[in-house]
Amino acid sequence: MHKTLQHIRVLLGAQGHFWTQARAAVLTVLTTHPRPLRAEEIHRALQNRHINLSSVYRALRLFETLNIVRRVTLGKGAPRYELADGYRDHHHHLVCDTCGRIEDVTTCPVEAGRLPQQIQRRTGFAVRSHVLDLFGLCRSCRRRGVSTTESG
Amino acid sequence: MHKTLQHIRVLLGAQGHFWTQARAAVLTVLTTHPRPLRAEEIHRALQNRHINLSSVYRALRLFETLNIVRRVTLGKGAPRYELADGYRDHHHHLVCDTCGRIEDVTTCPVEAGRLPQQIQRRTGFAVRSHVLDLFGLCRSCRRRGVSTTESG
DNA sequence: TGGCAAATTGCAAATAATTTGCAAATCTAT
DNA sequence: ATAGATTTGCAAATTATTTGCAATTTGCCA
Ligand SMILES: [Mn+2]
Ligand SMILES: [Mn+2]
Ligand SMILES: [Zn+2]
Ligand SMILES: [Zn+2]
Repeated sequence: MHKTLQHIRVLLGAQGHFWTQARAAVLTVLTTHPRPLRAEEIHRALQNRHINLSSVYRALRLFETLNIVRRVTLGKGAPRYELADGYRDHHHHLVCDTCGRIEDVTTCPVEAGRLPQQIQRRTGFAVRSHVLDLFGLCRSCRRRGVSTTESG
Repeated sequence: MHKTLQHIRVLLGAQGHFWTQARAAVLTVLTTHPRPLRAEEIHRALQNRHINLSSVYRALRLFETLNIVRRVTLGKGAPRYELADGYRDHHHHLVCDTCGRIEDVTTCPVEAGRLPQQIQRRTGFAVRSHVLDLFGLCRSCRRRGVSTTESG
């Protein structure tokens, strides 16, 4: 079993949660695919495993609570899920307004600029995490001269 | 009429859209209330005006397309809407994991760090806008020593 | 290696959030 | 004021997610 999965398995146990077929399967899909997936997509990836969509939702909800997975809402449609910081590299997203493609960026202007400390000092708010997504035109759409009315 | 509304009214006209009761009302609520509101909340604020919830959704959808309003998805529940950059100051959010309170911050590490230019140069992706939300504990929740298992 | 109690799952039905068809009402430009 | 195009209200339809409950799985320990 993957090191990350093993780690999560122990964490679940320590919190009194079971290591089940459904949960293991969902986590495997998430560690395998490198991009944020919708509940439906995760479920589809489980085709043969005979796991109900409800269980996918339940697993995701639990993982979100335990900070193992984070919900990402980009552009249109249902939210997506991906492994949270700590189970993969801290990163942000580049979302193309035209084709919807999602790329990752690992540069983080929040940490780099020490924004959390600055905010804590100035407002008393203790920042624990953040979400940063950048919208625009990906290289191929830009080349093609595509324009868009999309929000961002 | 508010300067911003007048401006938007002209914009709509130029694009072949009508300036209607429903649209004006929704915009008024958004310019009046300084925080991101749910479709339902906007509708409720229109109590007496006899405007259907469907029309609120339709207005929001149009405004989003025209970049007049942006959708903000913070924490649990339905998405919220607020005036987009250009119709109010560029800003980001501090969301308390415990009480759900939302504060604004106007410091922007993205612009400050010239991240858009850097990304464009390195990846070819042309950044046009971004969303940054910070999660953690607001001052009062921190004082009260509240803890949380919430994701962020 | 069972065997039991507690936790979890599948399934179907319930909710929540948002969208849509269409006739009536509203709006913009004569 | 009128005509034509757009928008609205309302009810019904969709889409996304949650929930109750009996059956099944899992963790623990004799
Ligand atoms: Mn990602
Ligand atoms: Mn805001
Ligand atoms: Zn970051
Ligand atoms: Zn910014």
